Amino acid sequence: LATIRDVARIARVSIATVSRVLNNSPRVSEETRRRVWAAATRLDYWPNGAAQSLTTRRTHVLGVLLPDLYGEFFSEIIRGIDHAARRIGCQTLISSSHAEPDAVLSAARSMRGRIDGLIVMAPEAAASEAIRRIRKRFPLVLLNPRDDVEGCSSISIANHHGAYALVEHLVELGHGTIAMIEGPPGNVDADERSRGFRDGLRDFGLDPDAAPVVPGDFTESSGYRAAAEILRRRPRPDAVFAANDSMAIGLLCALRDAGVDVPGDVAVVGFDDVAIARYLTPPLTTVHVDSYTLGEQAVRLLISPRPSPDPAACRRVVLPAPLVVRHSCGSAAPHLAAPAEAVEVREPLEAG
Amino acid sequence: LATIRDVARIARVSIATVSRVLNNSPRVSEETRRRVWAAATRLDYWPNGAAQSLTTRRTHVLGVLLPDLYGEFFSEIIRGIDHAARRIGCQTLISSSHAEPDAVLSAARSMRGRIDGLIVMAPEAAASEAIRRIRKRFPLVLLNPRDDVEGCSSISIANHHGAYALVEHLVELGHGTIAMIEGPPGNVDADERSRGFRDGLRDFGLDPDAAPVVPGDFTESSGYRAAAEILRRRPRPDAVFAANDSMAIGLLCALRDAGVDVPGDVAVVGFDDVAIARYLTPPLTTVHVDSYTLGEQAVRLLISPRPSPDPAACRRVVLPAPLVVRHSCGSAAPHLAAPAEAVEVREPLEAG
DNA sequence: TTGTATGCGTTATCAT
DNA sequence: ATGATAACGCATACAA
Repeated sequence: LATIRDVARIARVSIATVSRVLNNSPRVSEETRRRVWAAATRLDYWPNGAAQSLTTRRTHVLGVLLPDLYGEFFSEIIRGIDHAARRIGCQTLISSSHAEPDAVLSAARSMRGRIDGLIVMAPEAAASEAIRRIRKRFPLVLLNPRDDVEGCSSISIANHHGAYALVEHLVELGHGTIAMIEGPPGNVDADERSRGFRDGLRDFGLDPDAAPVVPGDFTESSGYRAAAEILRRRPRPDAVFAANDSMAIGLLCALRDAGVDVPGDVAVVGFDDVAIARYLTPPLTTVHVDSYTLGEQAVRLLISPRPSPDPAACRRVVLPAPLVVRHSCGSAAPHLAAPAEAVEVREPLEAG
Repeated sequence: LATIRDVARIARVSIATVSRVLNNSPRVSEETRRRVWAAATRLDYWPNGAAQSLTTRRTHVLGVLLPDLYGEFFSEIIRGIDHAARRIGCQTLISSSHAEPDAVLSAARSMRGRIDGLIVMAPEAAASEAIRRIRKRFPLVLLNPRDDVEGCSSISIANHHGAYALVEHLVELGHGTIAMIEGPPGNVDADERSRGFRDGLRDFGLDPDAAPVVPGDFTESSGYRAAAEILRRRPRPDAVFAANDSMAIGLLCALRDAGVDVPGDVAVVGFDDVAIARYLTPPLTTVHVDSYTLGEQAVRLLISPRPSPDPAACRRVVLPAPLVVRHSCGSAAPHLAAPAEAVEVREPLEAG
């Protein structure tokens, strides 16, 4: 309830002096400094942040716009952002459920005057116009963008590399018929992982067009449902790449229910390395996505000066997505004794 | 870059009229309304939120102060808060890593003028003075508070009930030597769960002081380490209550490494019902904590009018924490065939 | 229906 | 070293 004016009155100085004391200006005598502090303490004075940012044009708040908050991926991003923000004395203003470009835009709009910079994940393809308008207002970093936007820094996951490495791993283990459960079409991560899958098959001597590909939507249940379709295909796939761990989990359940042994009868790999992955039976071979670092580095990009004065200048960072080999391909010693064939490593089939 | 003044100039009206149009005031002619909208659109005008809240004293932002952001518990709380906030047209200002009362206070202080209300989890016992000072500034809801604060609404988890129900369940299954791995002393949840454990033992005819209690800190590794101590105790415990699922997971790993069968040789129960719980081997019997609802209801409390004009008036909500029976006690058909003794139900030992 | 003028709570630019 | 005062960008009571 107390304003700077009240403090000034009690300390019998001007509001300018109060402001100086509170902002540690050196041009204040010890005596008045003491009086002001005493008054501020007595009144339990808390400065009004809105008023401060109106004059200083700084808010010490970083904005975050996400399509969703569900699951480790998003929550770890936020944790990474918040930690990095805290390190530079900032708080984090969040708004989620923004998939469509219009929703992203209006959320960003309502952040005008309340943030010093914005971190946005806008999965839709048509978002680049919205992005451009946002970018005029404040510093902007894109998370996992579909397309690069001129003058806009971005940070993303090496989806293509990860999927490619997964295929390489499976081929090295001797698998020749690798199925894939895809993510929702149009989703950036899903599309990139599919692309990496196809490129991997091609480079390692397999025919991408012949690969059994079944649709999915990143949910556990879609992975469960995909199993029936996969088991129906001939030749029967000897490995399945699920575009994310959730679907891999659903798949594992379905295979167990169907009496199909993993990795004995079929190998399974996922993508994301969620916390559950190592506790599954068998522990899931997957690709690690470090979403904490994704958020942390997004903040770093946001506050780092542009690489050059050129308005189109920006930085684009791609976070590595390393392969995590566990037991669901039989490539390492499984928790329980595995069938001999599963750990057997045949001659790698290298293309060319 | 454009302000309301620019829009007024282009539309050849006063800033008051622009403000009226933008806020849908009815007292504006269609013609000027059209002109103003055209000007605003042409300039791509975005109102400054700080300036708006300075005059209206509303920010459309809800603040959240948490000790940490790690794990499903916190991330689901945030998701619940954000969803509820969005429903009432608010965004969410987050700041974490605030355990000590002083840190909580200074974070709240820097939110002055930027939020319409605050949701705080302040686990420390000495926080009530800080809470009281915060409460003078804005509407406040406490998450899982240690002590009630006069005039301050709160929402918490039924920790005591949950732990009590867990003991009841174990006793009904015939377990007579129930060990506990405690959480970090001083932590509200940990303490309440310990209290429920002891009260349960007492009410069901067991001696709380004779129960093997080993320390832990809610981490997986502390659960792992606790196993050795538990196995050393005589009489050997036939059930273990880990104060949270993370420690239960560590314990399960350690028991597996030691060749101890769960639930054959010893039953294990946890608390929280994290997502992993149902995927463990064996699936973990635990208590469900609905942290999404915790956050969602916190917002509801925040915006709901006080029950009475009395300054001490407030609401206190306790969210139920229902028992989730899986297979780690042998009380339901385990995934793999279980030893007969594990599913055997002896005569319940009722006190009195 | 529209414009003028004041205030919101600060910081910052002048003076003194 | 301190004080008066003008911004900051907007909403609104009041006047016209």
